[in-house]
Amino acid sequence: MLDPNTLKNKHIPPATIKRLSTYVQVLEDLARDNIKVISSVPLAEACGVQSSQIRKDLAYFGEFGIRGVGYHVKSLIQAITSALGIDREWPMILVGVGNLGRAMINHLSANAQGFVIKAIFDCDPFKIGEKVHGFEVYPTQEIKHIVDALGIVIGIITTPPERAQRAAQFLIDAGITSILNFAKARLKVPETVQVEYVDFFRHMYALAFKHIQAGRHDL
Amino acid sequence: MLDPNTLKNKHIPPATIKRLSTYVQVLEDLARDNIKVISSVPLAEACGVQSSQIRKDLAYFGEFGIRGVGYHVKSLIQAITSALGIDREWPMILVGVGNLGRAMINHLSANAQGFVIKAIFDCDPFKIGEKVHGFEVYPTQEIKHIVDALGIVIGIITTPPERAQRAAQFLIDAGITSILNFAKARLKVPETVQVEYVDFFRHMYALAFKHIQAGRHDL
DNA sequence: TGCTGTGAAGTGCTTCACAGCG
DNA sequence: CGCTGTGAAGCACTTCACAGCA
Repeated sequence: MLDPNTLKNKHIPPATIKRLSTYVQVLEDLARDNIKVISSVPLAEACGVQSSQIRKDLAYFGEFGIRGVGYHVKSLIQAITSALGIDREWPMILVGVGNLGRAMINHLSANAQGFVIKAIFDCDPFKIGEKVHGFEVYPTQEIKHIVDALGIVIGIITTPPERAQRAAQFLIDAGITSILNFAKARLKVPETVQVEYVDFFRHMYALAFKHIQAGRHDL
Repeated sequence: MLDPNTLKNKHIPPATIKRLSTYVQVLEDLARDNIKVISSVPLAEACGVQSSQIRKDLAYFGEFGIRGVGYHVKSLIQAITSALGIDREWPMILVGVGNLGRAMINHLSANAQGFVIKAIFDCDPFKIGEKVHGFEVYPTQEIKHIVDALGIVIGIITTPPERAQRAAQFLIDAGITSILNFAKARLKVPETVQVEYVDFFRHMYALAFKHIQAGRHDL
């Protein structure tokens, strides 16, 4: 069903990948409510997109639907997670055990879905050796050692902005090619390295701006 | 300089709004390094976009550059923050004082930039009255009261997924029209209400998928 | 001369509309 | 008959290329 060539030959829009995460979320809700089958129209409504969008997004990966019926919820979840590669384990490390770092350690430990933190690091000598949520804090110099030993693939940066670039360099030097950056800083990385930026303020700016636009009748 | 009609008549792409947040971040770095003026090419490189993209984005709001020279860093920051409406204060409330909620209360208190949490809420009677980072936890029934009294504009949801919709309803009933949702759930809201979704897993999925794609040579 | 601001061209994503299958 | 899967059309954002100003 999941023809390797389907995936291999097509260019899949990044926008599609982002939406798949939403689809999985909504589908898992449906599965929990014991709904077996759903068609693209109600699924689209629950996800806040057009039904044709869902059909096209899924078509990039294969044919998962039954004409005249819809999609089987559980097997669609399976198909998407397998296509995204999130049905396996992705070991991660985290650099920067401050406020934000602790928050993410807590949150990710409680919500791991294959994305599991394996070790945490900081450059502050006073923090080294401290236990945080069951993890011992290692010095950043140890990153390469641990990455090699545990086959780490993803690095998370939760340092203050001014130390983010240095943290990134440690990760890159250790061979990490996927970085999730929570620090409020842009990173300079080689183009072989993928960076995803998480920026809460970006969302707040968007809300603020729309709020102003919506209220612009009074100008 | 900031002609109201410029803003009023043009449709500004959401993609532009997202990037402006990056521009401000990078410009503030430059200001800290005491750089007075920058042209679109090096600014673009630091932001990870094309220079023409920056010039076009800024043009939606006015003419801020000096031909043959570039942009004055500090006045450009001022221009962007004023255009976005983030040079004023945006009082917020937060609903859901669990792991994630505590994390955000800590983080946002440390990094407020006009976006200030004014009160926090939970529906768990055991948490009511507890002090978290200086805030007393109020019952969710009190939301309307506080929103009216303090002129709250933005509501943050950090509840578990199954309680997110209920939290949203409390916010909407209190008159809130801008919601920042950290819960792993889609919200059903009237179209007058703006929701921004923050989903860490979406970014991890993107990293995982790109990682697989990059390594697909061996198939 | 150098860099901005901007129409025009190009690109990629979204939506439409319907053929085709269960 | 209903809903999927998909080429074609439409739309929105990005990039180009250069006129115009400091």
